[in-house]
Amino acid sequence: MSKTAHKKVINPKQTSLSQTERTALSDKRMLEAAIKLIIERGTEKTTLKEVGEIAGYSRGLAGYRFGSKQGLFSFVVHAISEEWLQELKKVTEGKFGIQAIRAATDAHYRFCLEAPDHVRAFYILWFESITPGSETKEVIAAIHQRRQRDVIEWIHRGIKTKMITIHVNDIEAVAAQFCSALVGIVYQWLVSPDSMNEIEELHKGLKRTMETLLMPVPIPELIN
Amino acid sequence: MSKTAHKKVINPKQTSLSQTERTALSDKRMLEAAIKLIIERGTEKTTLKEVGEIAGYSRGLAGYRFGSKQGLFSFVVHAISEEWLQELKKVTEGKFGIQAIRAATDAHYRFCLEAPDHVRAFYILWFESITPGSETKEVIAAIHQRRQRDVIEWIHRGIKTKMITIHVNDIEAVAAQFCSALVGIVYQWLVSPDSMNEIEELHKGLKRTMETLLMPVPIPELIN
DNA sequence: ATACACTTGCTTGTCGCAAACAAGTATATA
DNA sequence: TATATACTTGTTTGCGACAAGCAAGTGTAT
Repeated sequence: MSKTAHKKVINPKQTSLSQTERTALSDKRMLEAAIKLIIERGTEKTTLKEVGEIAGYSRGLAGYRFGSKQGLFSFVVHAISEEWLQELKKVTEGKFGIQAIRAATDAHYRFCLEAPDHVRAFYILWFESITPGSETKEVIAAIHQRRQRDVIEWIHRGIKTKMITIHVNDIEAVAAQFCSALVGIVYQWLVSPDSMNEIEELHKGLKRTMETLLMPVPIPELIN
Repeated sequence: MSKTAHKKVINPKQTSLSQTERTALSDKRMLEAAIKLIIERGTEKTTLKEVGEIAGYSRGLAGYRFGSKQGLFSFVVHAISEEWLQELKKVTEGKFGIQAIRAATDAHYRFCLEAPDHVRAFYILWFESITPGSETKEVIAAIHQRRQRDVIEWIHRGIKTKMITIHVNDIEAVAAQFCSALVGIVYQWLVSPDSMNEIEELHKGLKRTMETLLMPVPIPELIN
C-alpha cells in the first residue's frame, strides 16, 4: 500500500515539495518553535539548536537559515508584525479621528486575547530591542514610527472634519502619548499575565483618555 | 613624604582597608563598570570577565561576588533604584495630589538629564526583566508596584482636600496609566536617545494629561 | 602587644555549552 | 546528468558557572 516505487512518502518533510515550499514550511515550523521557546524561557535561554530540533530538523538549520540568533529574532518580529498590520488595516479601513483610534485600541486588546503567544513573543523582542546595537532595533523603530504616523494622520483627518478639537501643535505629542501608552499597557500585561481584566481596563482607560485629550470641549464649532 | 612605616600606601586597592570597605569599593567599581558596559553594548555582550577587569580586578570577581550574570544585574537595578527612591522621597516630601505627581514627573525628567547613564542602564534592565524566569523580575515588579501605590496615595490625599475631583473608582486606573506612561516615555528615550526635547515634551504632556484626568474642572489657584 | 586560628576577598583552573562558520550530503530543478 | 539549493555535521571560539587555592583582614588567648 504505502511502499511504492517513490522514494519517500512518509512525512511532510519528506514528501516531494518544491524548494520554495520546503523553505516556507521550515520557516513556519521554526517560527512557531521560536515563539514557543521565547515565551517559555526568554530569548537568553532560547537556543538555535533547540529551535531547529523542535521544528523537526537538525540542530544547525536555524543558524544556517537566519544567519544568527539576532537574525532569527528579526524574522520573528517581522512575521508577527505582518500579522498585526494586516489586522490593523482591516479594522481601521475607512475610519479616522477618534473612531480609528478606538478601533485600533480595541483590535490591540483583541489581538492580546486571541493570539497571546504571538503578542507576548513580539513584545518581549520589542522591549529587548532597545539594547544597544540590536539588529531588530531598526525593524522595531520602523514599526513604532509607522504607528505614530498613522495616529497623526487619523487625528489630522479628524480635525478636518471638526470631529477633533485640539490645537494642531499638540498633535504629535498626543500621538506619541498614545503609542507610549500602548507600549506601557503591554508592559503591564507581560509583568502580570494573569490579570486580563486589568489589561482590558487599561485599554478602555486609554480610549477615554484619548477622547478627553482630543475633544476637550465636546462642541465641535468652537475651534478652527 | 609618602614612604612611611605603614605597610602599603601605593594604590587604593592595596591601601589597608577593612574587609567591608574593600567590598564596598569593589562593589562600587564593578557597578560603574557594569553600567558602562550595559549602555555601551547591552546586557548580552556584557561579560562578567570584563566587568571585573574594567573595575580593576580579576576576570573572576564579578562572578564570584554576584553569583551569576543575573545576580550582577539584580545588584545594578537595586543600586540605581535606591538612588532614584531617595531623590523621589526628597522632592515629594510633604506633597500630595497633583503637586506630588508634578514633582515626581519633573524629578523623573531631571534624573534622565543628570544621570543619563544610570537611568539608561536601569531601564534597559527594566525592559529586559519581562523575560520569562528573570531573577530581576521580582525586584522590578516590586519597584513598579511601589510606584503605583505612591501615586494612589497621592491621589487619595488629593481627593480628601478636594484638590482632585474624580471618582474614587477610577483612581487605580489613573495611577496605572500614569506609571505605564512613564515607562512608555523612557522607552521612547531609549529608542531615540538624542532628542531630549521630545522627552521633555512627553513629560510635560504627561503632567497636562494627569491634570486633565484628575481635575476635569480646573481650579486655577492650585496650579503652579 | 603578639601569635595563632579563622574568616573573607579575590584569583586561577576547568568544564559544559551555545553561537558561528565551514565543509559535507541529500534533494529539487534545468 | 549537471548544478543549484535545502539541510546536516564537524570544528572553533568564547562565555558562564563552579571548585580549588592564595592572600589579606579579624578575633581571641596568652
